[in-house]
Amino acid sequence: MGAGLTREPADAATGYDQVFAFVREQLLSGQMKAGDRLLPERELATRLGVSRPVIREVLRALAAIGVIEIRHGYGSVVRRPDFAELGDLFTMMLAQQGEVVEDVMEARIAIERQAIRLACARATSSDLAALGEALRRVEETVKDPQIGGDADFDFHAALIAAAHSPTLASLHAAIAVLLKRSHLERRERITSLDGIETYLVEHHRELLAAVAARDADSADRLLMQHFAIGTEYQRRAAAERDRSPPTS
Amino acid sequence: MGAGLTREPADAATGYDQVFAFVREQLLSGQMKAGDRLLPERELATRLGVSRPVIREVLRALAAIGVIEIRHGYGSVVRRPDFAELGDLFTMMLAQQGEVVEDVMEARIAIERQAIRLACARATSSDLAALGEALRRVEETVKDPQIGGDADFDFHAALIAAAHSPTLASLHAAIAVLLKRSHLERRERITSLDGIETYLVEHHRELLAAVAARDADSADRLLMQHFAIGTEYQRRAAAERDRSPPTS
DNA sequence: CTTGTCAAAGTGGTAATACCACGGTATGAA
DNA sequence: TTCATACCGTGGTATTACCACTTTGACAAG
Repeated sequence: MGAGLTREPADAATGYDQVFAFVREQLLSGQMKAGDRLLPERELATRLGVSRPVIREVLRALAAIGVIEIRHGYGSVVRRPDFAELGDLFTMMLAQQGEVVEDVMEARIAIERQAIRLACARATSSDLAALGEALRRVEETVKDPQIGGDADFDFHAALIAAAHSPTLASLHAAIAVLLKRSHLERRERITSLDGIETYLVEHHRELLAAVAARDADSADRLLMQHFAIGTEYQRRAAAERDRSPPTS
Repeated sequence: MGAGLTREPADAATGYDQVFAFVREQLLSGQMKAGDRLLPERELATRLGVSRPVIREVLRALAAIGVIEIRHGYGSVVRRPDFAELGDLFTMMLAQQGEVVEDVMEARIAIERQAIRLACARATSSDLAALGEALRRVEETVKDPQIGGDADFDFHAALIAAAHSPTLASLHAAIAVLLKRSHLERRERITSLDGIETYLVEHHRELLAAVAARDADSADRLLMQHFAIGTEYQRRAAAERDRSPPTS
């Protein structure tokens, strides 16, 4: 069966399949929403004409995919969808496909390029305030790769939130575990470059300025530079050196 | 609990939690791998000192997250991870967040733009052959929005496969259900435009040609036109009309 | 010897009944 | 009014019995 909440049951429907379909319909049709309590097991069993263990099997399945939460003595409650719940599963599944820490950059580039274009069109003043706060945290944590990597991730998550695209946000959340690891590794890799801290902070500031100016093309260009950040910084350092002859 | 195959069980462990942890450990440690059959329910119950219904609840949960497949009369088999299994779950979770059919275009644009750049660099001859075959199917199904929409989706999936990025591929698979719906709706929307069929097929052909030519900038430009396909075609039809006076 | 058929064994699917554990609410006493 | 306790409702589990499906082995026929 698998995570088949939106899939049709087999024609020779078992009791389990019929109950699953019933609950699924309630969820998809909007009759039940986050916070609502399902009918008690005994009542569901009576109403649906099955035994209570079958109900329990369905509820366990729904709980396993994060759709409900079973509370002993209280009942089963519909949960608000949380894409971060998928993160662990996603990470594990990807990990079984071989080395993906580098490849996750491709997904990051894809999502952020589109998100920043949307952010230039859609960002609200409170989105910009959130970005400003995230920038402040990037600045104050820039010396520490671990905390700084997390702050870096948060800045980019705020960018994606400013895009107001639920689909992009959900994809980003699904790969968040891998992205955080990627942010940390990139930070560790570039931390030894002279002057990188100032460059990092200024670059994030320029990204925020482009969004505030609603300049999608500049934002995109800056973002591409951002993804090449170690390479770019070394190129600029070399250019500065060529322009300033040695003073010794 | 949620999709917590990689998460620690609660300390006050129920029978269910203990059994779940036992099976989980077998899976994560590599003792059990895809294709392996779990012990029969009755034997698991005896060995773990719980009743059979508890075992069944655990197995249902594992099946719901796609980790195993329960086969009547045969036993429960460990499954190979399959991102398409996440698709239904993803779709359901997104659907609870309001209208996402239009918004899924943003994710599509993000993924495909990055994928086609990678495809220009990485596509093998067998990727190009697969794209050619997908193009042939687009051509032969172009008159039917339903089947044509599916063929259209398959062409774009072949593009993403040619990128050889597991992360992008998995994200695409996760939103495949929504994308197929989106492809169909777009097809239905433009199906009444005169000459659209030829235009559609030619446009897909040009996309394939750009990938074969390893021309990432052209590919990206063509792709952006592709996403605006209804608008673009109407603009060209108007330009043709302005250039050719009526013959009546 | 090979192939086909059928029955038995093993495995999952379900129902019914009983009882224990937890959480929330209502009632009574201070 | 506040606190403690009892009760009720809900989930967690065990046991027993029986049905449905799949596989394997034995036997018969060619």
